Order: sequence, then structure tokens, then C-alpha cells
Amino acid sequence: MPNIFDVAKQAGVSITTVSRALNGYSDVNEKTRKRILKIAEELSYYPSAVARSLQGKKTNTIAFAPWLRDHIESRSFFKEIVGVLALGCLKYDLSLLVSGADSSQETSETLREVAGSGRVDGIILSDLKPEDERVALLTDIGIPFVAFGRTANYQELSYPFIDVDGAAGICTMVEYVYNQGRRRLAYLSGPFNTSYSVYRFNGYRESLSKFGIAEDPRLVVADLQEQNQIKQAVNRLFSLPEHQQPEAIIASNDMLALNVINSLTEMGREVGSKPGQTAVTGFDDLPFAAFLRPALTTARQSIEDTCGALLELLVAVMRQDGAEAKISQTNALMLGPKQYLLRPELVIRESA
Amino acid sequence: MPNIFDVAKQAGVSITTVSRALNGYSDVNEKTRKRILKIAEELSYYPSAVARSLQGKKTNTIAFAPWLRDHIESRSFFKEIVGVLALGCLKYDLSLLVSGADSSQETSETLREVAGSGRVDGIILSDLKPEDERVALLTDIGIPFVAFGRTANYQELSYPFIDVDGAAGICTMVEYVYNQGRRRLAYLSGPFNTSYSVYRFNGYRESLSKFGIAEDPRLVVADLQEQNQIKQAVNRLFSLPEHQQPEAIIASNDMLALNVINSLTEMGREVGSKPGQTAVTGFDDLPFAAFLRPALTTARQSIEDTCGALLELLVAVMRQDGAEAKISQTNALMLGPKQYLLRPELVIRESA
DNA sequence: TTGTAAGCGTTATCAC
DNA sequence: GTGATAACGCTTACAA
Repeated sequence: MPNIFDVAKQAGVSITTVSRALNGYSDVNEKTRKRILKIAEELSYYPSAVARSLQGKKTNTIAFAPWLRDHIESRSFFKEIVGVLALGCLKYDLSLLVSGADSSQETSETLREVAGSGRVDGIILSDLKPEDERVALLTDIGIPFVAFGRTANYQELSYPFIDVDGAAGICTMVEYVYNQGRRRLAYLSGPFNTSYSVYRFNGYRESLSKFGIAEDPRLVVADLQEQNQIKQAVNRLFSLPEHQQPEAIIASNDMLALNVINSLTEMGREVGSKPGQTAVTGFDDLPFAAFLRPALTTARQSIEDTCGALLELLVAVMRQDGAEAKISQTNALMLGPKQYLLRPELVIRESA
Repeated sequence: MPNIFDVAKQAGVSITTVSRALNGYSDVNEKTRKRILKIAEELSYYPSAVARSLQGKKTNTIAFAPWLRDHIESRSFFKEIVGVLALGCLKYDLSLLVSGADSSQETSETLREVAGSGRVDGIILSDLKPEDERVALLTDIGIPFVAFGRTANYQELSYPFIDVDGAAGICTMVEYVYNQGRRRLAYLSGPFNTSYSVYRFNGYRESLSKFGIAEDPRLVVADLQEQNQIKQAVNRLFSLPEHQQPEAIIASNDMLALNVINSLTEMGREVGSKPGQTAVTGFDDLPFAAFLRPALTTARQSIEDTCGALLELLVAVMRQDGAEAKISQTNALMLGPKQYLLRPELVIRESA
């Protein structure tokens, strides 16, 4: 690999001039610039990105920092978002650095390393916990970041984030099945260690009280992590006396809903929106949701939109746009400066 | 961000000692090391990855370098593979850098930049073309890489790759529908600018000749890029005189098959394995394949396996393992040193 | 066992 | 317009 000296020697100038020519400075003779450019081309010289960032220059790279858990729900969502994010980065001429840790204790450490490494200009923090030390960490370090999700205390901390309104989404689902005349509404969720799980569950509780339905603890099962647990939970729901069995199952995400549907089908129960059938709803509208049978009725938080908003906001933050960074998503509610809540949309299909 | 000087000052030693202590060198007093480690911890000091790589040290990062096209088939596959790769990297304590270019002319340039940037230790090159200048490019630069897919001249070039045996996969599908008694077999494909499309198509032609079926050019449609084109193609197939219409449609990938099924269904035609129904087969077994209706019969090239093999091989190459890098996949056929062909597996579901 | 000093490949600050 | 030269933060001979 040729370096700046090689080019300088070829061109018979100093490295300073080469640097200036290549970086489009104005104070360099047009002729010299042309010559240097040509030589750089010939030598197929590319400035070392690493040396550049050592000077504090932009890296044109952002990091995606998820908190990887081992849930059934976590994996499929992760894959989807990484892919979409990577694709979205192209538009901004950014590269995406994905680095996570195997164990959850290490995530903070890994994050600190990435943030302090000088390898990225900004970070997309994902899978926020209600109390998430990573927000303070990044704020301390002073690196631009945008969170996907929010902590409980987002108002005091006032860091930039994009979140999907989980409570609203679940409310919509509850309202929808309520209007079908269903009253015994079960709620299945993964662990509550992540913010969105909590918000979504709150949505369930809020809407129950809104409709004057008493909460039945037997209809709420949380901390579901793998297939078997879900199957067992569904089984248990339908071991209740018949008039206490749920008429609808609100699942906190699509992956859960998928498993619920499968369990129900295995048990010989019909899933759907008709009376007598069990209604099942999901959340996220992952690509497979439309293909399930019955096709999943769910709350869509278009991942494309969400990722688009995340990138838009992060890019604005990185530019130090003192101006309120506006994002172009139309369904966004502004909670604070650079804090947006995206409103999910009810997608009615067959499962409810 | 504290740097190595801060730690050195705190500890009352030179930066050399700090460096050595942190990198686990043996020639440093245990006491001093302890002290330095403690101080580094307190200061939450992390060595700058950038400065480190400037010294030619490992970055523990690999790049994924796809060739992004604008097909309907390209996008979903890309998302899947990036996600799985990112997850797979965790096992090896690697970060994944995804950087592509918007336009296809730029891919080589972008690649050169990444490869020469010093930011990554190795590269996974994807979406190979039958003649792909990127192989020579990376070989020239001398950076470790593994290709996902292969060029036509892989034997001369002898670079490491993992490929899925596209011909074999399609042969399996053809044989399967042939055994159902079907003889008029259409083949739908995306553009032939990518190796796997060519190999898969070859598989189609080989198996036709193997079964003594004459090729009917009207049953082969290539260069399909978007929904509408696929719909039109299917329409045209069934505008043929009835006894010339296809009894099976072999699609070169799942995304294509999905659209074929939808088109067929819209036209009121039944898809399935029974006589009278049109059989449709896919290739890849993307996550949605199992959920389609009818569920897609396809050739599975488990992306997990493929990515696993890619990473395994790349890590071996990066370690300079002169020894033949063995991969642990059991269905792998060795074409040459560090060149493996993965044999896809027939997944029989409902669509054929 | 520890320290000094020379890189690594850029960009930025001064002079000229 | 152009060129020395000093950073940037680290690793690694080479000394001590």
C-alpha cells in the first residue's frame, strides 16, 4: 500500500501539498493538484483511514450497539434492524460497525471501548433498559449518539432518542379486540428487563382500566424466553375453567405471537377474529408476520421508518446541528428536544 | 478521554511500562502491573484502537463487502446474512464493519478503501460475479479474505471461498418435481450478472438434459428484478397454449418464488404438489419460506451454516494457518485448498 | 524491570 | 502556493 510519501515523491512536492490537494483545499495550484490527483490515481493511493482518525478527523462510520439477550424475540429483531440500518447507512455514505458482547456484563465495556476507540463518529444505542448506564456512559464520553428506545428518566437526561410508542401500540390492539366483544384478554411478554417490554405492558394495563376490565393475574405471563415456555404458558391459559379462558392473547411482540399461534394450532384451537376463535395479536410487523397462518394482526413500527429516523437524527447530532434536529417521519411525536416517539399503526390481518 | 500518558503520570511510570502492563507482557513487575491496571480501571482508560492499528496491530474487526444490487432478491438476502454474520462474529470476539456503495461502479473503490484503510483484519467478500475484479484487488493488497461465492476461474486463482452448490440445489428440485411426473418445467431467474445465478441456471439445464427434456426457451425467463416483471412473466407463461404451459416453476431463489406464488394465486391458479396444481420451488430457505402459503418447497443453504463456515475459514486465514483450514460443516465438499462447496438440502413443504 | 525515542500515516500550524 | 515540523496515541526496538 502506497502512502502519502510515495505520492509526494512521485509528484516532487511535499506531503503537505499532497494532503491539501487531496482534501480539496483552495490554496493549492490547480496544475499541482491535477498532477497529484493523477499520480494518486495511478498509484491507487488511498489515505489511511486509521491515520486520519488519529488526527481526529471524521471516520464516516457509526456503530450499532445493541444489548444482546438470548430471547427468542431478540434475535430476529436484531437481524432485521442491523440489515436495514446497514442499508440505510449507504444513503449517508456511512459504514456501520456492529459490535456486541457475548455476555451482558460486557456490553458496557465493549461499548466504552468502541466509543473511545476513535473508530466511529457516532453510535446508535439499542435495546435500552429502564435504567441504562450506557446513556450516561456515552454522555460522559461526549460522543454523539442516538438511542433506539428510552430510559425511564429520559426527561431529566434529555439525550436524543427515537422510540416506538409501545403503550399506544398495545392500547390499539386491546381496543381492537375489545371492540370485537372480547373481554378476557391475556398478555404474554418476554422479560421486563428492557424498556419497551415495560411500556408495552403498561399499555395493556392502561387500556384494561380504561375499559373497566379487572386485571386477572392468571392471564398475564411474563419472562417468556423460549419456545417451550411459551407453549406451557398457552397450555396453562387453556387449563383454566372454560369461562375464565382468554378470548384474546395480546403478545408483546411478533415472535411471541408466532409461537402462540403455533401452540394454539397444535392444541387444535382456532385462531382468528371470529367469535369462538382465539384472537392473537403481535407487535413489530416483522417480515414473516404477513405470511403466518393466520396472517398476523399486529402493530407496525416499520423498521425502515424507525431506522430512517435514527439515522436522520444521528446525522443531525453529529453535524452538531444546534438547531432542533427535525426528522421527516410524519407519525412522530416530539417528547423533548431530539426525542421522538413514533406511533405504530394497526395492521389488521387474520389472526385477530 | 484519558490517554496512555494520563495513566503513566498517575502511576508514576513511563508510557512504555503502561503499554507493556496492559498488553500482558511478562517483563513487568507484578506490583507495578497491578497498580497500573487499577489506575487504568479508575480512569476508565481504554487504549485507542485507532492508534493501535496505526502500528499494524490487530483490529479484531472484519468487513463484510457485499455487492449491492437493486433486485428484489438481493435485499432480503443481504439483511439476513448481515444479521447472522454480526451475530456470528460475537463468538470470535470480532466486530463487523459493513460498508457498501450505492452504485455498483463504486463497490470496487469502496472495497479498496476499506481494505487499505487499516481498519479491518479481514474481509468477507460477497455476491461474486463470474469475473470479479475484487478478488484480484484483495489478493494484490494482500489482506486476508474469504469469498462467499466463487468466480468462474476459481481454480486458477485459488483464493479461499465458501459457496453453496447452486447447480446441485436446482438439480434436486428438478428431480423432485420430475418424479412427480412433471415435464414442462419453467425456470425463472434474476439477472445473470452474479455467479450463483449462473450456477443455478446451469443446474437447470443439466438436469433437463439428464432427464432428456428438451429446453423450451419460452419457459425460461431471466433478468427478473422487480415484482411487476415477475407477475408479467408468470402471466406470459400461462398465456401459452394449454398443453405448453409449465407444470412446475423452478425459481432461482425464495424471493422470486414468493412472488411467483402470489402471482399464481392472484390468477386463481392453485400452487402445490398435486396433479393439476402448479408446483413452485425456491432456493435459500429464507425465514419466511416456511410461512408462505402454500409453504415453500425449497433448497436450504442454511445461512447460519454458511456464515459459520465463512467466519471459520476467515479466522483460519487471518491466523495464517498454513495448515489447510478445515471447516466443521459436515456437508462441505472441498474443491481446492480452502475452497468449499456446501451442499444444499431439499426441504419439502407444500408448494411442490 | 524500566525508560528513551523512533516510528505508524495523516492533518494542522507555522513559516517562507 | 508550498514546505518543515509538530502533533495524534500507541507499540516496540534499544538502552540503561
